[in-house]
Amino acid sequence: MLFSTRAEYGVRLMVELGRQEGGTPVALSAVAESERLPLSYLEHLVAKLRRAGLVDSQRGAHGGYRLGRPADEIQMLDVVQALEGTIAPMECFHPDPEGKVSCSHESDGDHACATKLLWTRVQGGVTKALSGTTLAELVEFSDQHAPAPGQAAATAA
Amino acid sequence: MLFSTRAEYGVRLMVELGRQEGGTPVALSAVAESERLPLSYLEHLVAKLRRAGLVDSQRGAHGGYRLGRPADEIQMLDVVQALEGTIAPMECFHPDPEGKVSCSHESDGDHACATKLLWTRVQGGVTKALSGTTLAELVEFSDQHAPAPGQAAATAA
DNA sequence: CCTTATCGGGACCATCACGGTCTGGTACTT
DNA sequence: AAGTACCAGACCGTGATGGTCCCGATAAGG
Repeated sequence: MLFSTRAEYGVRLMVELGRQEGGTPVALSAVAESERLPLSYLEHLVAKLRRAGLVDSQRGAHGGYRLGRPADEIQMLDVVQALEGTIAPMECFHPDPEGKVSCSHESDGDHACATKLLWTRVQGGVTKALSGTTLAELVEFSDQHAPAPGQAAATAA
Repeated sequence: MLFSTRAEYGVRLMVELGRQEGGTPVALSAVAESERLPLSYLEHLVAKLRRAGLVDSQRGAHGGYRLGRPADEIQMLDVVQALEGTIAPMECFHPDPEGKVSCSHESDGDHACATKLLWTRVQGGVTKALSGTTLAELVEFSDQHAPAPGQAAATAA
């Protein structure tokens, strides 16, 4: 598996915040309930998002979370990286400071791993998909496919 | 991490076989030694490759493994899938028989997860990268960057 | 035939990340 | 001051991963 539930839950959280863009801050407990996710786990995830500047928090009564910037300026690559750390298709695969990837096996002295070529391409594909998708797109997608949870449909028609 | 060492080792094994294409069968122990991989672990991996028809085996003395078909007809998607199973970026994400992906959360009744759109794109990127790379490419890449392990270079001019 | 080299496959196991909980703060609003 | 909500960390059960070990089947060679 490429991503764990961290990314899944975290993205769901971001989408939820995106749907309330411009309104009052959204409490975590509200998100936990509507998405049926464990609250205490969400707290960990939202902390990562906050440290990455992707959400702003408002403490105190009637506090909650808000997007750190407009949804259409948030690439999903940022979100996923904040949640999961560096994206790498393989253990022995970490970008050095300059951005080039290096594989731990290469220092073996003999030849560069042939696999490097493959994993580089895979990583490129993933990164491209993630950076090419904005939170705004997901919010829109979500709104289209959400016929109002419990009550009658209000937005549609 | 998207892939485990299964894929890494397995691909290395395939590349090694690809470099000996046309010759006598290669014993696993030879591969294990030249790639410095645990033999008993390789045995498990090669079994998966054999069941997928990607390698042929020859038992008995002077036996070993050979590619099941020409290297340029082997997509790395086949190799990786044989080793790792179905490729999915996320736990709750499995293609149904028709090829469409479905998410376990969708049966919740309310709305389709917005994340589905994202993971679908990611998976597309990965699949495209893997199926667009052939074993022959990796073998060539490997030969270029391999200045003959211990002895002097023989293949290069 | 018997030995040896090699594949074939199952049982077994240690480690570690993952997913999740719990507890106790700390800051802010009313 | 009291309540609400964020924040940080310790803690833990489960399961996949990565790997070993052993024994059986098979084929070549002497």
